[in-house]
Amino acid sequence: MLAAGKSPKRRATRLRDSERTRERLLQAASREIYRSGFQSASLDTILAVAGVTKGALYYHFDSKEALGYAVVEEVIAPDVRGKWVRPLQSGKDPINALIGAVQGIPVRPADVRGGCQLNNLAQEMSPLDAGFRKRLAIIFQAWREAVASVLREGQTLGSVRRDLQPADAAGLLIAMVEGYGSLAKNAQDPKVMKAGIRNIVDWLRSLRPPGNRKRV
Amino acid sequence: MLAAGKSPKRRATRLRDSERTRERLLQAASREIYRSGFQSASLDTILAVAGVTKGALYYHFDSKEALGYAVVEEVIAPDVRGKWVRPLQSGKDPINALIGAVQGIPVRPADVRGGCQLNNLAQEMSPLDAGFRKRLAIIFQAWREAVASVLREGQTLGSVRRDLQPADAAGLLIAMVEGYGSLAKNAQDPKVMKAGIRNIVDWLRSLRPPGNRKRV
DNA sequence: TAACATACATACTGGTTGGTATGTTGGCAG
DNA sequence: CTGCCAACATACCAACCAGTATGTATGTTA
Repeated sequence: MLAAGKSPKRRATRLRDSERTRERLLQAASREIYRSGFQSASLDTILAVAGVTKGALYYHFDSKEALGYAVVEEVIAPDVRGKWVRPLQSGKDPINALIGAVQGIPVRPADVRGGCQLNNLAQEMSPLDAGFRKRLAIIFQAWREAVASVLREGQTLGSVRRDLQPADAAGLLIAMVEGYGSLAKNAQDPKVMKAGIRNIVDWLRSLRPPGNRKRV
Repeated sequence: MLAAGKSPKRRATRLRDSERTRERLLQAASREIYRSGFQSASLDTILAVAGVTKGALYYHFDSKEALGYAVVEEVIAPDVRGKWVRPLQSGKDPINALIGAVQGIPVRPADVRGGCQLNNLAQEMSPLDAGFRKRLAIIFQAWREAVASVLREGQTLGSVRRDLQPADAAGLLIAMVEGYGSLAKNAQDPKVMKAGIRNIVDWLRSLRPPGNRKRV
């Protein structure tokens, strides 16, 4: 029916322009949601930041809600995957991989003051909107599963204590990360986050088997 | 100068009426802020819930902001004091007192779904408004100091390990509580919070000195 | 009882919100 | 050259927002 590759150059150019507009909207929305929350993020402000008009927005998205969902799926989810899922699948020593991920948490003032995108949105919208909650829960689930998975792997390799439930420990790690993120955001102070990271790393080290404290 | 007790009955009645209106406004505002956040909480909705009119609101408070500050100081702060500061000063075994406080965290579906008032507001407003941040930071500070204080006391009594920094451990405890609260709120599932409480309690038990696992 | 203050109630305003209806442009197939 | 459609741009809208201006009932004071 459809001849593939028919006049592909021009069409490709047009499509790329359109998708760049969409991408700019996503980035601007992400930034504004990060700054003031989803409900308080104004569409007009998002449009001004993105440098596009309302017509373009409503051509690409059905509603503010749909724009928000797209931010979750196309900005936040890949970010978490890049920082917490893929790095843990790199075959390194599990505990070291986890320590690396924790130490990779950004601690610049701007990051600390703004908090965690995922947590921010979940805190605000999970009780209010099932669409957000479902999409955000998927991300949390993937995060937790990635941590639990690498801990299980470590248990079979002998570099992680066997007397611990990987799923429980993964939940605790995430709770610590988000909890310290909250404290640091409230204090508006990177030192709080840095101290938290040290505590989490200490805890991670305690997950090694007793006779195996120094494995690279 | 001022004759005290002059026609006290009538004046007292008037005053009590007025303060009851103020109290109803605070409670309604607290509830609406809890439901939708400070920025998205509508004054008209708060007034409808409180059953008072705009004139009464602006007689008692200068602005929405002032109303929010009053909620922090007169609703949230006493709540935290009642749950985390006073119970820890009761002279019980420190670790047991902390375990009691953690197990006292409400896990009814409505509480879990709504999250922690203090954390909710801090997450939303700390980066946006210094007035909120200052008032909320005072509460966090008192909470942390109460926990650290009881841990120090336990160290001198010998019921808490000496190789731990009370301030650090207090921060970690609060991070865990808030972190699990966030996870449970996002999952909208009391089971997550219950599992978190178990993990926190286990961690608290590990703070006893090695030969002192069962005291009281 | 007259003057006055407290504690509201009512009606309104200018600005902002998400959303829509309609107009315009540029490439491209026929 | 013509018609057509994707990809916007512009102008507008009702609803809602925090805040205000003004009216009023109920005591208290002199």
